[in-house]
Amino acid sequence: MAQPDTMTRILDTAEVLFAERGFAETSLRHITSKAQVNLAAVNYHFGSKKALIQAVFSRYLDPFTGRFHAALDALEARYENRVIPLEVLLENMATTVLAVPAERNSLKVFMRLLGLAYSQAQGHLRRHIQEQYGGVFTRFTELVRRATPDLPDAERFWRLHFMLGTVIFTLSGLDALKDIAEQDYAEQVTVRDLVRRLRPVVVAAMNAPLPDDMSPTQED
Amino acid sequence: MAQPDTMTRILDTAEVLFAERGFAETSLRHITSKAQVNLAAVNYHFGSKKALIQAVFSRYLDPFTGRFHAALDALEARYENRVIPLEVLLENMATTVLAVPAERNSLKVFMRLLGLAYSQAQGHLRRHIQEQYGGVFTRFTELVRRATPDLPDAERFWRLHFMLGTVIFTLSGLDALKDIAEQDYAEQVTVRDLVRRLRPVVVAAMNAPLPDDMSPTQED
DNA sequence: GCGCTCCCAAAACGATTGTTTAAAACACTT
DNA sequence: AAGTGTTTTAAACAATCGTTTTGGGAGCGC
Repeated sequence: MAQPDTMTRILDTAEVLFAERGFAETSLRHITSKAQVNLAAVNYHFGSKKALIQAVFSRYLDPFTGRFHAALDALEARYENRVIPLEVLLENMATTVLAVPAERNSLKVFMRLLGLAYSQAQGHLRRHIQEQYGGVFTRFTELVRRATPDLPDAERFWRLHFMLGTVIFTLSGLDALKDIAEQDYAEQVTVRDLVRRLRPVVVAAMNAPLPDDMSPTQED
Repeated sequence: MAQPDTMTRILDTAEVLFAERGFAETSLRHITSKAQVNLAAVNYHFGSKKALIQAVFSRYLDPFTGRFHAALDALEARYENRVIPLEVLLENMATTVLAVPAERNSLKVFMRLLGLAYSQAQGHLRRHIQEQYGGVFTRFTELVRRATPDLPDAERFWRLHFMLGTVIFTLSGLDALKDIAEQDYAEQVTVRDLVRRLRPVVVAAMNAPLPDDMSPTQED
């Protein structure tokens, strides 16, 4: 079995280590030694550590945006000008997210990286992601807007981010949560199992009644 | 105006920098220079950087657990042996969380630190938090269990963590989200406003219908 | 005075970090 | 087979990291 490309070996190793330990906590020496390439290979092929981080993300997000745009195209074609139901939109997004890393069986890594992109400051990363992949998200949220016409714009904005937090937080902290869950409930937890559990929760959250008017923190 | 204690100055500065940049990305030199104390002061007063991190968390979590236990005591006394409704439990938790950092007006920092505790690997931190403050959470979840008797144990466990993700993600990324929200909707966003929006969402999520059976997609 | 404890300050320590250099090895065309 | 451009290698670089050492001074009891 022939060894993969040097760049590929670096990317494969880097994404795993980044997902496990974060960016700053993962040294180039750790990556290169585990990938069995020379230390200088990272700077030679990618230019810098920052560029390597962005390359790791691009390898996930480029196929994702492609597939997601295609999926939304197909949906809009199927529904013509009718409103696409919220459940269908969410289902399609979930399917697309799940499809991307299926090739390398690394959904956990993908989610963990997304979580890191939010939690670790890394200004350059957030900028890179926003500029590169913001378009498909605004397209998605516009479709969600038409699917939930009764929701005020601000309310929908916040609820979408609530749910984004739910998904990213859960799937990115998966290992820690898995440990607790399997320790408490002696139950094997798979990612697909979690996605199944997430669906009704997200739908119910988006369709929740509007909040009451502000009230001083009342007991009772 | 008298300067605060050296230890207090270190803690005040460290918690802000940790929240902004993460643990590994924040050097002791950055902390000590901004706090206007000597570099060696951290190792002298706290012993190590790890211990400083834990001290930052303890300063938030110790008052929190105290108040939360007290609040649950009061609730159990008021409701005697009757079941405490889910809304009341959530409302009490929110109130307690909001009360802790009110003294320093640093809810954002508190939430961001909680998010980091989950996302950054930092094995020692998770262990420390689990061992030190796990008790009050198991007490809370037991009350939630009685408030949601129809929910399977595993389902409730996951939904609680879903909602934890919602809250921590939203409130810890608050600054970035606020910018987007106020830019798109020209609306002033306050923490209390967000908590008001969160309540119906969280309640609806916890009361969502149970998920369907696993669909026959392939496994990992 | 002395001894003792506590706190602070400057400097140095050894280790590790990302990056660069310069030469060797390779692949491929002519 | 020679030459050319690309890739790999080992070594060194400068910077930064957490930590330790050393010594000095402030306060207090005796």
